Amino acid sequence: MKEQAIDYYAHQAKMYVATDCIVFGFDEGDLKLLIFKRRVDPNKGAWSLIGSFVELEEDVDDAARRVLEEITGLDKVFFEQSKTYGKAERDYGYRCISVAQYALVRVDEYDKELVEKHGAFWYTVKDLPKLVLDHDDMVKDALDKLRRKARYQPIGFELLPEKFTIPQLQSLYEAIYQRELDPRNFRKKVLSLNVLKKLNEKDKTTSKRGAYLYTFDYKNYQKLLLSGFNFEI
Amino acid sequence: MKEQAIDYYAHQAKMYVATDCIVFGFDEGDLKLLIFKRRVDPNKGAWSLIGSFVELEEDVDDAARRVLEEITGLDKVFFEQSKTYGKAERDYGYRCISVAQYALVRVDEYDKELVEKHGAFWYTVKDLPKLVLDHDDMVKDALDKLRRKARYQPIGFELLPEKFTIPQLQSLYEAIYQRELDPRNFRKKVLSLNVLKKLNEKDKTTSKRGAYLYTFDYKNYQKLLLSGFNFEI
DNA sequence: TATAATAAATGTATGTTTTACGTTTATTGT
DNA sequence: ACAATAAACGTAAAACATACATTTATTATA
Repeated sequence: MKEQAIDYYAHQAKMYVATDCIVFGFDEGDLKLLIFKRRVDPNKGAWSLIGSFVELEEDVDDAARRVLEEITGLDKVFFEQSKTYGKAERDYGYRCISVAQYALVRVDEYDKELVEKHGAFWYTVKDLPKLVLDHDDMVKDALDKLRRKARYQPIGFELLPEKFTIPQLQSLYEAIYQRELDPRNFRKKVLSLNVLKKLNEKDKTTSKRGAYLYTFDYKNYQKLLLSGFNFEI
Repeated sequence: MKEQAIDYYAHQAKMYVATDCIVFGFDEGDLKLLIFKRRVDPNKGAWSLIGSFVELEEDVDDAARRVLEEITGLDKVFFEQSKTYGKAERDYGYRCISVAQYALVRVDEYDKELVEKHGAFWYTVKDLPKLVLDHDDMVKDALDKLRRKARYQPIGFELLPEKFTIPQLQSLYEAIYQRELDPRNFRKKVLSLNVLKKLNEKDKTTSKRGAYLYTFDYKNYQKLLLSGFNFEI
């Protein structure tokens, strides 16, 4: 019986399996993406997402975490699968499929030296250079997913520091959706969800009056989920 | 330079790549799933999704279409990637990742003989048997995707015959969401989208009065998309 | 020390969508 | 002719979204 099983697998094709990370960050009012200049052939010198081959004994998801940590020093990052790119001809000359995963990173936390050392840069999503292979598609698809997801799941908070103001949160959503939101309505909506904890601290970097800082209230969010209501901005 | 490229790939691991299809159908008021009893080892005799290894020169998406056609005789089926399952230990003894894709099939169109010949059956989603490997997760995840997607994209129509009544459409949505909908509000909502063409024909199988048949109006749907409005039930 | 400037915070009126439920209509089998 | 039944239509109240005006806290500077 074991013989038969081995037989069944034996004459099947094997392929390279890679994972590529679409790493989003939010800085200075803009949605950013972490990309780097390839240092090995093929396509040496071209702009690329960060990625890696998946090792034989490694979960695909872990491979993505490994690469991201190598380059930013961050572990415990929000990760989600975007899509798998499996066209036979996508990687010239080699059969390689890639599982794209997007990550949301707090720009105040990553290791700047490490990022620089690896030749990586934060680029504004609006004016990215051309990327290698099908990486442009990967970015486009991941952005779509991010936008869709951000509407009904509180993932935006993964991109902000622990403490943030409501105008900052608004600015993030404006960057994600690429359109202006009404500050009065935005505040009303977001506060009505009851998932923000108001702190007794103000951020005064953008105004004399200062804006109150908030944190995301994970406990209340769990309650919200259980009660059947859903987060929607 | 080519040398260097070859080198780069040469010492990377290769894996088996499979695709599994979560095939949804709608029949007798229930959401159904096409599963079959495995005829080869490993796991001979266990219930499984239909699937296949991806061939060396074949797009991953095409592999899914190939399997589905082999088993149902159907081509031109709605397909969408669900998720890739890439745990190192998911397939005992062999490193094999699987790209799960869900398909929506019109139950009145598939080739019954062919399905039977392959040992496949339509099971109500509500009481599926235990499936091999991580196929239970695949079904659960695909159902989530289907539910989410059906809310803002008119994919439900892929599961109904060309001509359908509004009560039938409602019954489909009730099966997808596993909850009852108000027939008056459902009708109002779905008609307000302007994507249904009313025919001069009735279906009299469920009532003496008969219900008008409709078709999906792809042209108006395109207009709806362009105008920025969106389909939401 | 009074005042100007500025972003933050609060408020309100109107229009739109959703929800919950009652009534009428077309058809057929008795 | 009439009872039975699903289909189709209608309406009132509540919830939510949108558009826009005003007040407030703070600091720099006149």
